[in-house]
Amino acid sequence: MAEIDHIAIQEKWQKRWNDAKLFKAVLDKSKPKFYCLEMFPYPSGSGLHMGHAFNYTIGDVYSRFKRMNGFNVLYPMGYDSFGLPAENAAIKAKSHPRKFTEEAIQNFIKQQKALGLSYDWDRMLMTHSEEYYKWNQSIFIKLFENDMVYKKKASVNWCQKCDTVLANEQVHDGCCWRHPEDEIQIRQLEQWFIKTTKYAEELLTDLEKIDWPKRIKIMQENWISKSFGTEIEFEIEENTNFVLLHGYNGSVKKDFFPYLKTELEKRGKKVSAKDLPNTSDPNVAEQVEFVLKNNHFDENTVLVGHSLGTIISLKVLEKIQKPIKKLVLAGGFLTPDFKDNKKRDFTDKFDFKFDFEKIKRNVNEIVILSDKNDYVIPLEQGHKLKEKINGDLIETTAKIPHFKAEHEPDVLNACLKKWKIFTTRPDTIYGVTFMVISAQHQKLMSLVTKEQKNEVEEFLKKIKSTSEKDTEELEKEGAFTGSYATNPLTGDKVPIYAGNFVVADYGSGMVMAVPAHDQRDYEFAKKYSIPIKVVINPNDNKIDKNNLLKAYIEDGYVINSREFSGLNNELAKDKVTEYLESKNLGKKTVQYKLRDWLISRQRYWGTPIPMIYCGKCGIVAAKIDDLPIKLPEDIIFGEGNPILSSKHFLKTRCPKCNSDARRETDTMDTFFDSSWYYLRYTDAKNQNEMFDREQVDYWLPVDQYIGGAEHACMHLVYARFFTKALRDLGYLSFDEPFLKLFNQGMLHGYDGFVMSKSRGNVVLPETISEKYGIDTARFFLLSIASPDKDIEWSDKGIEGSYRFIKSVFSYFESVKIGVSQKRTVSKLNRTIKEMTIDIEEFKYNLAIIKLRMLFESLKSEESKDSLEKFLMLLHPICPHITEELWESIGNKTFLTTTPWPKCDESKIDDREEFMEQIEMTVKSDINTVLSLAKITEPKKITIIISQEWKYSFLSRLKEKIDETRDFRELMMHVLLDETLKKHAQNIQKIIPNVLKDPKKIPPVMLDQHSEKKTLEQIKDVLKNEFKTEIEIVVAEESTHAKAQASMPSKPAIVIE
RNA sequence: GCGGGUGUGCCGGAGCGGUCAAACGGGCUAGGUUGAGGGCCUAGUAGCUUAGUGCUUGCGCGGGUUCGAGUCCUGUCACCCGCACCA
Repeated sequence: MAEIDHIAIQEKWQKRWNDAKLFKAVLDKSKPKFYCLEMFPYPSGSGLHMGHAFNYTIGDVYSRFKRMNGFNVLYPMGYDSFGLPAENAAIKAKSHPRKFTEEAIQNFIKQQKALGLSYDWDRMLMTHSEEYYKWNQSIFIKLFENDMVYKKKASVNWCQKCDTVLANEQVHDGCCWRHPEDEIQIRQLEQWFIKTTKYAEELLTDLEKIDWPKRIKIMQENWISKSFGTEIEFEIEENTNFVLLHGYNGSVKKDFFPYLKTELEKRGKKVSAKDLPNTSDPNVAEQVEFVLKNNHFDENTVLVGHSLGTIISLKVLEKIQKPIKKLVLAGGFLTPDFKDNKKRDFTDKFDFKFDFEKIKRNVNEIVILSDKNDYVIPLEQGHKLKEKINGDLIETTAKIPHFKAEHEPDVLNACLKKWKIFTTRPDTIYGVTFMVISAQHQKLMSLVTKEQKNEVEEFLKKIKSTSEKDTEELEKEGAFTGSYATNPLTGDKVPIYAGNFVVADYGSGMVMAVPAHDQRDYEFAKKYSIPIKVVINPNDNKIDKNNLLKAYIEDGYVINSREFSGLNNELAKDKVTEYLESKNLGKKTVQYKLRDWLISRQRYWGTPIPMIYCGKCGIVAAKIDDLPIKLPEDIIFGEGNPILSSKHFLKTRCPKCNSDARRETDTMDTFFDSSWYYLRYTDAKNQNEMFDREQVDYWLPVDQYIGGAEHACMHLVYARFFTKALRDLGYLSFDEPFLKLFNQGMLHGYDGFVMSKSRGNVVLPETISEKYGIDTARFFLLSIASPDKDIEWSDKGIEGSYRFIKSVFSYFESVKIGVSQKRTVSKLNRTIKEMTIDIEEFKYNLAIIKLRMLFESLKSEESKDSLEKFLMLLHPICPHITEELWESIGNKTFLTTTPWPKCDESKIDDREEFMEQIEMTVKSDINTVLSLAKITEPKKITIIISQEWKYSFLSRLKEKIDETRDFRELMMHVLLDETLKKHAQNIQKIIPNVLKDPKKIPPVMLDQHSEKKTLEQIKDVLKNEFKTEIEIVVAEESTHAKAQASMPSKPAIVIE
């Protein structure tokens, strides 16, 4: 047989496909569309190896299959080309990441094209191109404008190797996902976040809508992790003194001041409330001076201003030297235009310019109260204030507006320190004996008293030095903060500890600790000798309340809990919550583990975040018209963020007021780029828009997404979030981007490890392609196992596949085109039917097995139709050689564009195929006997068959059932039948079931009425084969000696 | 600890509750073909048995459901993956 010139065949067909633009996807509403997408690769410098080939082959087979099935297929490829490796390589080589990236991409494209992948290359995109990242910036601004982006100081994850912060999703096991050996550090930094949490609920519930592998769904579910519970407000005891400032024309003897003063004093607070001078004709300077002179301001001071008092208090804060504890603004305003648009006569007397930066510096905490019903000061003023001084805004609805009501619990609450905690066990609230705040909490220090400062700081130092990684074995540790909280139901004061086992950004970062009923709290309480109070009793009463050995976390009934005592604890959860709600002390709530997405990165090779810092206007988004904000080229790689080294990038003008301003220098997490690339493919060349709506509406959502499972909680969450956010911004009209997801396995090298350049166990497609042809490699990779499993490369294995490919070739060289036998046609149609399902379900390995079996049964003469259908079936897997063979049997068209064969059920003939099976068995048996007896020229062959041969008794029973459905008559038949007789007892039990549902009996070979008849039919074949006389005899039960012990299951053969 | 998955020959892997478990591939052994090797072809590859068309065992282990279980249920063990102090 002539050698196959694989390279020539591959190049020939790749060129022809390309010239004919067979894979170009065009919007065509007359056809059903199919969007098949692979996760686009990061173009690493080391190029493609067999592992990549495996991944892409999975999608290519699917796309080709779908195309042949009449779908208008979109199958694109692009490159996730921003990212750290290129930047690091550039630093090493003192070059530019662009150079590395673009070379790598060119290399990728060349290699991918050589694999014969049927991509529509016209849609190729690269995320590092300005044309692409311009839209990243545009989306970012849209999100910002819609309150989906914010900047905040937080405890963030820092990877030293990456030299940047990371999102929560990108930290695995306390380490960076790219550097599993490198522990991340916690740093307090101000960073950009995207409000993914806004969609937490939808991200969770919509998992139902999509057909994804179960484990991926579960991983996302765990990641979002919803839990139901109760939010309860605990008041924090503080050593505070209050200064109250009243409003215009007011007095501290009026309105809510007397109430507030009494309530505060009731709680042991010092309250200084002195009437401001000249309140009907105020003078700011005079009043400020008065306040400063008559009151003492220190770190324990809470300044409360009402109405006009808010202005005075802001002015006071501009003047003082040391920061105070807290500022409460009850009905504050910033500009003199009021709700009814009437200027008050006093407003001219005020200077409405504030030094907000200084104010912020001089106070640790700001609370702004705004009254929705206020006719004096509208809500917008509250919001404006909030924006300027970055305080917490509380919207209230008082019975009488403008905080004049006698009783103003909201103002009192704002003055006091309250902490809402989240618990899933409100039923144990009577067992709270202490509180624990996270050691990483931003506001921890505000709870620490002077006396405890040293101890807490010691503790913080200690836990910083312990490893993040093995938190599980970490002993629960903490330090007393010096502060106390009041249990809202019992009124008990309990100590607040800082603890290492509380997560800062889940719930409120503080927990109520019930040592009797929570293991962690229990361990902590034991260590620090904190009392343990049992409030849940097991139903069997088996609990030693004085000597708990561990926390009792099971269900039971409530004790020691006043009116709730005696309730089942599940019921108590509801009752306690209801009670708290009625007292305005808490409410039912849900919590998610999902955090907002931290997207700032302090690195160069990414999309610049399009924000601008203006001294006057604050943080401002760049103008859409100014996009793209290009990455500067005049940069020096070295210490820190390279963008800072650019001379002109930093300086800009404020888009609002045109004064000098500074650009944001952080770039975006590259997961931002990959969160919407599947949309861009639909219209990848569009210069004016992110994409054309009609294109996206036609192609999306992605019908089949293919990629690795490592992105379960990263890319796949972000992309789902993006889809929902863009939908709500009006860009999309669907909820989920990827309807179906397939996780491919990984290819391992000879050494059993995942194939990778760095491990040095790669097999290159080029090498294999030259020797065996890329089709052989595809065939082999897909035949090993189901493509969702990890597989191992084997040189021997590909030899086996090559044998098949070669024999297909040589078969086509010698086959006579004529007529196909009935049984071949039957087998062909069966294969079509089964393979169609197998490929549809990604069971490529099974499809290949069936194809091999079909090939085995092909005869030296077959019809052109049969041969063509065989090629069609093989085509998605081995596209090049099948095209070649397709041409060789006289076709001028492309096999690629030929419709997938349809199964003709009527041609499937179980009996015909079964006969073949018998024929083969009998032939093989005869051959065995011949060789054992060393007979070369048999004179006569006698085949002795038993009654039972090839019968299951059920099949026989089915025959009888077809004759009669009467139980008694049936049993008569059974007893008269040699075969069934033995099973009579069983049959007696089965019959009722079978009569109910005859399907219980498998349909297989039911029509094998008589083995004799069957064998008679193949007698001629055997005669021909062995060139001798054939006799078929049915054995008498009694004469068949061996059969008496047990019935033979195969025919006996006697040769003379 | 929690959640998910997987356990079938020498290996990768098939096996709708019912044909004859181990298809198909790889490996290995023997024979044939060939100057040798390779390639190709044929047969064998759980145990017992002189041999068989015979017998026994057999789908991680133990129970159960069923006339019938590799397949369904349950418990258990082992391995793999994911999450991990989330109150």
